[in-house]
Amino acid sequence: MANHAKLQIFSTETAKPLTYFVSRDGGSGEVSPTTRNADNTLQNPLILRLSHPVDLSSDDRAVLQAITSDTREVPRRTDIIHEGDRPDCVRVVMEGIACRYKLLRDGSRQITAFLVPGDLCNPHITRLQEMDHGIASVSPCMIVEIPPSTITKLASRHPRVIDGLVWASLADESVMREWIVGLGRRMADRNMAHLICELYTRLEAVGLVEDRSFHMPITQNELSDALGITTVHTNRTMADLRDRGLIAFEGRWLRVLDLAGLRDLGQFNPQYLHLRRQRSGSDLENGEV
Amino acid sequence: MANHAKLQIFSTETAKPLTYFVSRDGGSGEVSPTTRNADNTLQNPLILRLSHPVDLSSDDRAVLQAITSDTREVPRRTDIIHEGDRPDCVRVVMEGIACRYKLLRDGSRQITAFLVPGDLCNPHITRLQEMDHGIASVSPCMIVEIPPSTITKLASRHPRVIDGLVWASLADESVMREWIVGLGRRMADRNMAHLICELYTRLEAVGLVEDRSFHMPITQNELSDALGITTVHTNRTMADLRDRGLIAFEGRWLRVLDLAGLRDLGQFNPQYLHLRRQRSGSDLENGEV
DNA sequence: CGTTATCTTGACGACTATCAACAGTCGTGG
DNA sequence: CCACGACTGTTGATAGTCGTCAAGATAACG
Repeated sequence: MANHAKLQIFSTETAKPLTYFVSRDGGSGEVSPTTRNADNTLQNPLILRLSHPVDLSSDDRAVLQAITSDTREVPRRTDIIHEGDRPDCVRVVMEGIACRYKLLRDGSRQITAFLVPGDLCNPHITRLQEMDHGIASVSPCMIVEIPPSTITKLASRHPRVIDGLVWASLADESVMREWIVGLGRRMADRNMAHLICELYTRLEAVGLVEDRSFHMPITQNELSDALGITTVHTNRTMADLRDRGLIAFEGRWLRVLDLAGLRDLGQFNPQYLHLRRQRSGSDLENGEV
Repeated sequence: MANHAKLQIFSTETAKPLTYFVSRDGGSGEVSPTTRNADNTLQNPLILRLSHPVDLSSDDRAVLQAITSDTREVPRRTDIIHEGDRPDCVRVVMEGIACRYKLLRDGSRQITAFLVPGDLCNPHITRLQEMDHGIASVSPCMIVEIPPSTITKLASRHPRVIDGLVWASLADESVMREWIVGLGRRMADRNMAHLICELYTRLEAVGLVEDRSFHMPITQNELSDALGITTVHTNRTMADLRDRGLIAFEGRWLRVLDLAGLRDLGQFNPQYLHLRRQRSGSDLENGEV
């Protein structure tokens, strides 16, 4: 916990060729991490994400599709937003996995959140303030940058989209609280089970779980920095989950063999993710949220 | 970390007479925890809090003073908002200390945040959704309840107040991230030092630190549930901080004897609290944020 | 003045860290 | 095509932080 000597600083220097979309890991090898519609067009993860909390009109969807069409590649392990930056655009992860992180003076790192497709890096559109943490890609990512002016237009013409964004922001906060609970009160195996359940559920919500397995580019080293343990302990804990028959790895794909068992171990209740819209009786009567 | 058998469930049954304002702890005994102006009128912590990020006009202040005048007493250790509630008002802590918490199935509890005067319990005014965690008083508290209609009016007539509330919400998020870092990567003594620095700085921002000491109603049991350790370890760690000459207790007041040393141990950098408005060169030129 | 909550201390054990070494995979370059 | 180096995953031995259990001391409260 104290001195993590070898630190892997994220650097834009370490750019590597983008091989992420080339299936190279046996198993579900042919499947691209990005979900496709029946007609083989790409599913838009932001639309999928926002469709859970709010009812998007076809117009809302069209606008979101247009806004997110201009994606930019970010190589693996590259800062998307540096700590101290004051970003002038709202950034959305469209493909790949990223993370929020903070570095400590002793060189250790703590990841405070994982970002999956459909997640916003800096959702606080009203105040583009200085970042108190960094955001970096874990796998190669596709991201879009939305200028504040576009958000302003959305606010007047597509209020439900804004509603969805606010809702997503609340969900992110809830996830942070759950991480606090996990780091404070769950043993390593339980917390790892919980984190896997979280990723599973969030990825499923944007159509990235197929046949109970999902692409898992997060290394044990990165997992350690998220779970607050060492890589050695991460390795042993993960071997434990495998030995118990809860999960299995097929190349870089993680398959959940026993979802009920994994949820039970992690005491995972998906409610905190706020994926579904809450409706009280009166809401249903009014028809409008 | 595993089985915390004895759990102290917050219950409204345990209501006790409000003796908080009766000074009963030697030392700075005569001082009420609430700061007073020179003319002995009460300082409004919400106004103090919001004054840091934004420039409030005297009109803004007057409105805030009016809105927060109707306070309600909450006894010690009483739920202010239950998990699962869908509160119909925004609640603000005006006096005392409260906490956000989650209970685990095994009976253990994790506190995810402390609320000090000027903090909002449920700042997400646009969406009054179901609470995914509980909020309870730690000490007796005075709180106000602001109906959504009032917030709506504020939005049109006092935009800077809303700006301040949003800013405060961002600061709360940042605090959560720092707790994740602390629970994941800081040893107990460092994390305790960090938490004390956090409370010190936040209380100072609303005028509740006098002569390097502040009212500390949080018990070691509650501290344990915040730091993710046992009460036994909390006790020993706290004794350690005392023995090192960093802090001292005078009744229920915590005096910081060596602020520099405490900050160094906890590697505390107050920047993440976003107490001060950030100004770039252009901001200063424009004069308007 | 007794009862309860809170704080304190000691002994022991469990979980996790640290240190070290090695195996497997992958991309690169000869 | 193979060798090399870098990264990632794996395993063993040992040490340290922290948890558990138990008991007592102190202080608050009716």
